[in-house]
Amino acid sequence: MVTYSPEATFSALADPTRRAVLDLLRKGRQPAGQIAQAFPISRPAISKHLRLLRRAHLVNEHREGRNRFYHLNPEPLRAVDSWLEQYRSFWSTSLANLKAFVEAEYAKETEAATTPRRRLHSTIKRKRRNVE
Amino acid sequence: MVTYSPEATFSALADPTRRAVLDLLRKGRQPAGQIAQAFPISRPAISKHLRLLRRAHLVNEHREGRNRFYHLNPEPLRAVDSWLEQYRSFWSTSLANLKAFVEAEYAKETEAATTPRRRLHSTIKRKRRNVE
DNA sequence: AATTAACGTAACCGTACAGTTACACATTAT
DNA sequence: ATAATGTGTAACTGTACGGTTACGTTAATT
Repeated sequence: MVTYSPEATFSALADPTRRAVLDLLRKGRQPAGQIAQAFPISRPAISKHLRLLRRAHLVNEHREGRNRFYHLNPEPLRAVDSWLEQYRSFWSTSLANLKAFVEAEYAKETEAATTPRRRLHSTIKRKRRNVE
Repeated sequence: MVTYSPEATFSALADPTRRAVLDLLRKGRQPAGQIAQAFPISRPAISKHLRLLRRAHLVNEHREGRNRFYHLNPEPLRAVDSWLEQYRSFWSTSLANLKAFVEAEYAKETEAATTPRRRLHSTIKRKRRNVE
């Protein structure tokens, strides 16, 4: 089982052309050339977009003669979907009130904790980038 | 009602630090300084991340004395969720077979259409960037 | 064998971003 | 009034894109 980097997935999805390519591939596989024809930009530009989509595993390539067919791989999107899960409660209206309540409670807490703040900045400032 | 650009949303989400900030804010609002303390990078760096998150409307800022509290705005995420809707059928296992079938059918179709391809490239190459 | 078709890649540009340090500014504490 | 705190912004650097044109490679035609 492969694991998908949200990093690659989200930045691949950030470009409107690439999202449009995915939209196109929803209808089925397409050779690179046909994909390019659907857009007003040059073919090499599309080629580069396809490379990013490949890198993010959002599409797979499969060669057939001199054609390169691209097809959608929905797995990274499924991963996005499950990442989103943590946030669903924030827009399910039934839980909106609970959320507001919790937020208010937490706000009091943090404000109380803010006043006598003591944590040494230097000890916290470690090497770099442990996030993710 | 505001409309959220998927462009801004996805590229904001592409950075792991920013996703971690959102994670933090799920527990409730936080002043910028406290957010910064949770990360090994400099405070101005966080400040810039917050600016991008603001630009994407993923967070709101609200001032209180010299503090700037940030809180989560889930709306753009909801928009992502509904964008994802189009792709859900691709990973709902019950529909996987249907999908495979449709894809295969479509493949035959496009292959048939590929052989006698005639569309003039130049007429298709319009001005620029009408996508999205 | 020589062309043509369908691609990808290289080299080059401009722009945006992730990080840094130095600085500016407003609010609170002395 | 002065100093300290909480934040944002400016300027600068390196890196990754998005686009272009030119070129290379492999497969199908003629």
